[in-house]
Amino acid sequence: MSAPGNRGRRQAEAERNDRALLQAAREVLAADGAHASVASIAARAGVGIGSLYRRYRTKEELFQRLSALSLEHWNEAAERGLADDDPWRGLKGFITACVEFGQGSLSPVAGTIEVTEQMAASSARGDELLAALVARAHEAGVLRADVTAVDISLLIEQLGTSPLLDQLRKQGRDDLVGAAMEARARLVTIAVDGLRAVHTEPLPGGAPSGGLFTERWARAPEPPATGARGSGRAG
Amino acid sequence: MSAPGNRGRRQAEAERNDRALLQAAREVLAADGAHASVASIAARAGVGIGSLYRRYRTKEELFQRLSALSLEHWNEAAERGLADDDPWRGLKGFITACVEFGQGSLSPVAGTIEVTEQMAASSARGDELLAALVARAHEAGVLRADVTAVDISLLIEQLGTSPLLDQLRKQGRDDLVGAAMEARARLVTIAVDGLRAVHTEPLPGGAPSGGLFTERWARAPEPPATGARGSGRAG
DNA sequence: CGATCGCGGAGTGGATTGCTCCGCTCGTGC
DNA sequence: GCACGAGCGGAGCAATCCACTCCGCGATCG
Repeated sequence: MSAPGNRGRRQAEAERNDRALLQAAREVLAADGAHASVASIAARAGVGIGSLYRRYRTKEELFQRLSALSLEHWNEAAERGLADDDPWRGLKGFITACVEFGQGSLSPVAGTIEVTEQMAASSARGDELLAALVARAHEAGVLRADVTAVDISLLIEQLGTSPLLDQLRKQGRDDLVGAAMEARARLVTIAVDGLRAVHTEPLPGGAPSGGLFTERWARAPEPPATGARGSGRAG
Repeated sequence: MSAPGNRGRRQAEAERNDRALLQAAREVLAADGAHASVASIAARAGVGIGSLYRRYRTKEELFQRLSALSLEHWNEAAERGLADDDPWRGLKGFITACVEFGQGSLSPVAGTIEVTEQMAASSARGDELLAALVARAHEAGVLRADVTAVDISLLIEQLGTSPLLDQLRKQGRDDLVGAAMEARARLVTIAVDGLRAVHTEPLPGGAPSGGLFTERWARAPEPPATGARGSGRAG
């Protein structure tokens, strides 16, 4: 900031630290929920608390950044999926990417942080992209007809939240994390197979309305309309 | 204790309180993780903290009781499944029952409480029952061949942990809880459909070994053998 | 109508948390 | 080769939260 000419090794290390911080925050948040402490995040990232607080002025700011990045990742994955010629492969790739990225680990912070305009906009765009992905798959006849976009959102959130993975990481059993991720990949394949159009058994209950999951980011339970709000999607 | 003859209305109310306490503990535990406070549990159950502590001497004792009950429920559900003539319907009923009961909400306490002998025994029996359920379905040719018992355990844990449900309960939106449960029931149907034998796409990676998930209940990361230990199953 | 029992919740010491501040290390410019 | 300062890690602080104890009160039973 002060001296405008220094873009050396210092800065590169700072960026690496930032990435480590964000990844650590994702993992600790998934394991400990919204009560995750900044100390544990910094420790997991291998940086000092001071470094964390130079980059993010408050804990909430860090969580907001994390949420914004997750929403961006969602949108990028959806765009990649739409870019695929095969509607089914595109949808499946989208779901897999979101689950593996850990989309859904941010669910616990929903309702505890202020929603920025950027997040709201990103979220709205994500809804459109997912709707397009689902509509295309429906038209191609590869996705069972009674599955909605909300079902997909929920599926990603459910599979993207892995108690086993979280616990292993929390206990420091990093050697088993890879195996656990492989095991989860199996579940994703199973669940995605269940989405294919070949099934005949109808889904129970009526199709879930998007409205049910619309206000999850709102802070307080009482006010039904809080202005900017996220979608029903995970993290 | 002192007067041995009073088994009147008092006792009935006490039992109701106990049930409310256990259900509340399940919900709060699912929402807040292992850090769930006894105060919030008591509040959710609508009883005073004092009442909680007269029944359970410590927080850990309450969690142990909860774990034991979950394991029992798992076994009962598995036995009901085995009692069903149709191997497929039996397996599906078992999975559905476990998910809806909230099996998996206890995952966060794994590794934080002492494992009692009763829990260890119950857990071992649960493993046997599930293995029988899976073997029977395999023999009948209704379950895809590359699915293992560990896959089923993991599936139940994943689907039994619902961030959306937890958040709604935490925010007090009890009016939406029913809808969220219905939405999750749809996911269960989808995932279970993916388990059927008709699918041809192989599951990625090797079949997960049970050993990977065996030591989840052990308290510390270092000691590899802690004596009594649970299975890889949820809750 | 008095004795008794279970109930709810205020109170308490200790642990934890978000955040600040500061001494130190090490890359950088001369 | 040296002085400088940016960025680092983590000790420290006030506020909060936690598990658990203790006690007054109202309902129930003989």
